Amino acid sequence: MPASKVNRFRRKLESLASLSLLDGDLVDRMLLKQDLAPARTDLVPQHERSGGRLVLMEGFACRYRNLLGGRRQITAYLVPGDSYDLDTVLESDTDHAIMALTPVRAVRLSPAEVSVLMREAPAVGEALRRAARIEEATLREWLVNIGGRPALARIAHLFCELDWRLKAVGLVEDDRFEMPITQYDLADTAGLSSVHVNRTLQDLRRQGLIALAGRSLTILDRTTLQALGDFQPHYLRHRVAA
Amino acid sequence: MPASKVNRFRRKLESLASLSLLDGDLVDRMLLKQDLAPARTDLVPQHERSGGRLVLMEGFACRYRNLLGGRRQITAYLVPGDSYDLDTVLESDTDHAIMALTPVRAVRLSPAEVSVLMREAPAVGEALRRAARIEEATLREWLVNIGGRPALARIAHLFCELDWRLKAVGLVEDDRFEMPITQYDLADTAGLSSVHVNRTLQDLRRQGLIALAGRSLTILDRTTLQALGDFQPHYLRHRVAA
DNA sequence: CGGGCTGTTGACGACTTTCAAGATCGGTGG
DNA sequence: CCACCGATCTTGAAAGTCGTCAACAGCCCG
Repeated sequence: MPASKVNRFRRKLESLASLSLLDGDLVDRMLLKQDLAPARTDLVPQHERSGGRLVLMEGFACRYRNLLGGRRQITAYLVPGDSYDLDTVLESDTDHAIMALTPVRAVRLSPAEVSVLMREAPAVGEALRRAARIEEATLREWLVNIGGRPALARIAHLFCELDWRLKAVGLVEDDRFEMPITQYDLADTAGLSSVHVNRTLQDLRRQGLIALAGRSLTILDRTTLQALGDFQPHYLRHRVAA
Repeated sequence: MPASKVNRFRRKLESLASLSLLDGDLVDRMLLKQDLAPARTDLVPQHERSGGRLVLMEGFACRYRNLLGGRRQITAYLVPGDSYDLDTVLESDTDHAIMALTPVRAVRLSPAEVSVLMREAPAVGEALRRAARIEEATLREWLVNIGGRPALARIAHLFCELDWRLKAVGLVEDDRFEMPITQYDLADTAGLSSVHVNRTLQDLRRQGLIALAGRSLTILDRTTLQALGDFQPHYLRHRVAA
């Protein structure tokens, strides 16, 4: 099995709780029917009533919300291995949509499938609850980032987080990873204009902290970048105990 | 029993799930030992390991985080009836602190007490889980607010939210409520400078949308204020069914 | 080859911050 | 009861960050 075919969702769960082989197999079997979706399409539309449970296998997506004046605010990224709405027992009542930022491969699950999974593999349930807490901590971190830091630090922080998260699912090689997020999307993430994002990126490059060519981001000076973004990865804590 | 002595926590839970009389009594009994704390003190310090479960009975508090350059970002308000960390089964590992914004009266609970409560009164557990989801939605809303809206709309949105939440616990009379939050705190909430908050408040007053005298805020034109802040209270949804 | 999306750049202006100084308010001690 | 003090609020001026507008370049894909 080529490395690119590794089940990153399983891998992520394993970093959050101890899955037995049987648990892992169950997870694998749950993810057989994978759908493709092109970039820029909504995977889960706003106001979806009964939830749009999905697991992202390949590609990037985001959770966002439209607001007055044509602006849009992205509130979370989904990277390979991330899931959406999987731990929600209650009705979800989304006031946000999920959009593919790149072409994606994803699995849609029914509430029934999810409850089977949680019942048959309690460790998976535990992992998902932990993942939910990490997501919440990340949300808080984004609020702090956007509310309290200037543009340069915001982008730096964002890149540090992506680096960390992608590393956790094996998508970073030699301090380099695919970062297929347009400057417009970064702008909507960081609460900046795309023009200012562009200039901020140039600044990071000029300082020798990153190299950004096409969709490939290389972190040249992680120490300085983390200091600049006041990045402390604690909130992304994975596995607490073995 | 004077109205001011109403148990606002119980009242909030009842708006989130159907509590039996016994459930309610159990809640009441759990809240006998109330502590007082002066304004500007940390109720839960940063890096508290095993959680600082508490229920706020009187006064305002906030969840915040310090950041570089002496700035501080507030990520949530706690108003009477709100609780903190009550639904956390896992270790909490806080990366933020809770501070009293005013003198407060609060109840501290041990993990044991919480689990007794959840076991003896499952409806309380359900209410707390709903409360947690509302908190998360609120957090997302704040991110959207701060990331995507100009100062005037940010403050307007914030006031609309406070109005809504305080109304739910009976702290709004004649479109007026106590708003004992300093302009410095508002600044740290909205990601603005205190000077700019001051000017923004004057703008809201000049437009006849609010009256703010001392610590008392009156909403003069709710319709316009909500439109200005693009406020849609859906995320604060209380009781879904009776 | 052409068109659309993305990235880049310049000029200008707006929103917001910083600095600094006063005014006001509420509580405390005399 | 009054004076005083710190905290909070208010105001002005100057500077800076960031946004808008507009145009152009580069790239990918059909």
